Amino acid sequence: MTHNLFAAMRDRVVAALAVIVPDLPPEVAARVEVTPAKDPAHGDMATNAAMVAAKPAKMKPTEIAAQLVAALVADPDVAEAASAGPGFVNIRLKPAAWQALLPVVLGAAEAFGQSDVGQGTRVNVEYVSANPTGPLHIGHCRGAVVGDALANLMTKAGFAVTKEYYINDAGNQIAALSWASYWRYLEAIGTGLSEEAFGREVPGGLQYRGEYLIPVGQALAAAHGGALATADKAIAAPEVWLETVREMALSMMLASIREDLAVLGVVQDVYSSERELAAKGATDVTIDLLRDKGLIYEGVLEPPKGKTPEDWEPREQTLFRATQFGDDVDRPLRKSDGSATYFANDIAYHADKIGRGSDILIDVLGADHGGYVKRMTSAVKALGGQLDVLLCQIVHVLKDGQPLRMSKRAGTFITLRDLLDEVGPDAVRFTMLTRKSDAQMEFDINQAVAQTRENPVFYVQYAHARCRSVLRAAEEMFGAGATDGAALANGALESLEDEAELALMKRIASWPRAVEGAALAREPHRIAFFLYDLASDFHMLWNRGREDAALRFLQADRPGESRAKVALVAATAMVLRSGLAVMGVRPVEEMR
RNA sequence: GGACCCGUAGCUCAGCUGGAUAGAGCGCUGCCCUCCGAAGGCAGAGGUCGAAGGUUCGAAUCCUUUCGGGUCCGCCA
Repeated sequence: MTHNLFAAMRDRVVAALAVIVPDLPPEVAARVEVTPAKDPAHGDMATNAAMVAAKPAKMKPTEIAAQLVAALVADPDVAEAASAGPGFVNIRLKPAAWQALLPVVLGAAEAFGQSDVGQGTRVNVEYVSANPTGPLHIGHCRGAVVGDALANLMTKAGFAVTKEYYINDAGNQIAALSWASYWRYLEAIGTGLSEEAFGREVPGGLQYRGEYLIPVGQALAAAHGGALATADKAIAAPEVWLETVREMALSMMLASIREDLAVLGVVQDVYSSERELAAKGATDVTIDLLRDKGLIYEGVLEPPKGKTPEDWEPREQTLFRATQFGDDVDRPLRKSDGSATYFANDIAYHADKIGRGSDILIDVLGADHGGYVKRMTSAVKALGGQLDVLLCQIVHVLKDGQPLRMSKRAGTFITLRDLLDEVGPDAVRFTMLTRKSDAQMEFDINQAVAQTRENPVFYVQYAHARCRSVLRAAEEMFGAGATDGAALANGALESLEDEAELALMKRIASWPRAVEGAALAREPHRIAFFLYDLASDFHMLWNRGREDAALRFLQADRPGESRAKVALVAATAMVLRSGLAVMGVRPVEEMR
């Protein structure tokens, strides 16, 4: 018994088709699909096989369909098959075929829905990768959730997934962080210097004025006393303090980021440091590698069209032939002073990921990195790898109907922690996954905490809680062990034949299909919608029991029927749980 | 000037890689608790899928053009 009834039926359809059209090309057979019927009136499943095969077979679709129907009605699982429309074949399974899935679900438990479409392909999903210069904010949150769920999803679909975070701990912004932290240090040891006076001494001016660096200054003061300043507590030469301050600031920022992520339920496998990579000379090695492929040249770029910067002047730089791989212009790898660009370092980083053994690289980035996608995919292609980029569009946060605007400069941005404190990690994660990632979304705080159907988090959790409630009641009514998977799996199930019960079983049966489809499309949000539909089927059945006593899950005088219904409830709870697990949302046992 | 993303019910959004009569929630109109949690369910109204061409047995989905909204655009990371 397979876990995926749709895949099983597809195999049978293809086999039948091969008899009807003996020399069917494999690429045509590959296009055959068996999908859930959109309209239950059509049946349970539909296949496009006849239409796909018509042209190569030089037959009419309806003719092939008629022969397919003849072959399929002989299948013991098939109740009826019929040709329809331009050449669809609709299939209705016997209730027994759906019922037989329940023992499989209960036996497989969380493993139900797992797939091997990934074939162990090694995938590296990189997400969050926020600069360690301050706390995570709303903008990072969506990428964190989407990346994490995608990684879980692909794992379930049979990919070998590594979750990774790239730490941008080199470059100008870290110098700026160090200066800002140094200011908080001077503040902590008590100096007469004003912020303005200090700012004048900082190359490029003082940035990162947020209060979150105060603890860094205090920690430095506690660890080093006045040793990082001059005798009169003024600014010392950078050689005296820069490295010490930088290390403290970086480690504290990173620790706080990881702490926030942990609250969100995100724990990554690998944290890669840009600085460590640069220290190994990885960038030079990578540039040489590209040069050997003839993809590097010294040249001068055209000024950007539209708005030309005032101080534009043509300069010769080391350029990568990104245009050969679909990018719009060639991209600089070295600045005119010979130092490496961020892009060059990032290529080296992606080369490193490939070198560590990844067949597919996936970067989950924010919408503001849109302009970066082509050049990076080009570079990875040049290195012989594959990079897919998921761009997460902007999230607008609403509270009480009003947009919460964030201003980084004023230090009034909404931190991830603020959001988590307000709505909790489960609602944050679920809600962030209720939109496809390349569409902008509104995050309505009031809706995310609402205890009504308009809140999908609640609705799905409620379905699970109701399942658990029934299972608890079943143990009370029929004794401990009444809800054991093995006991349920061995019972008779043919009493499950009401439309609402069948609808629920069919939804459960399509879970493996949903996992595969979502994983291959890299669309974790589909899991949220699947669970919503599953919850809806369950709530419907629950309410049917109010009108029709025969549909109540627990009936003391009918233990056999009750056991079958409990098996269905247990299977529903199981799929809800494993779907929530993919999303990183904890199921609840009861609502309160 | 260019690149990328999005235009689907009054509002917020799905639409399973091209399939049949385009779906859900909110809002609106009516129903359903002596009964496993009504924090739920059922029914109704509401659409030229931004627009125009094209591709084919078949388009919300793919291509071209166009109009709106968003993001971004030399050696910043």
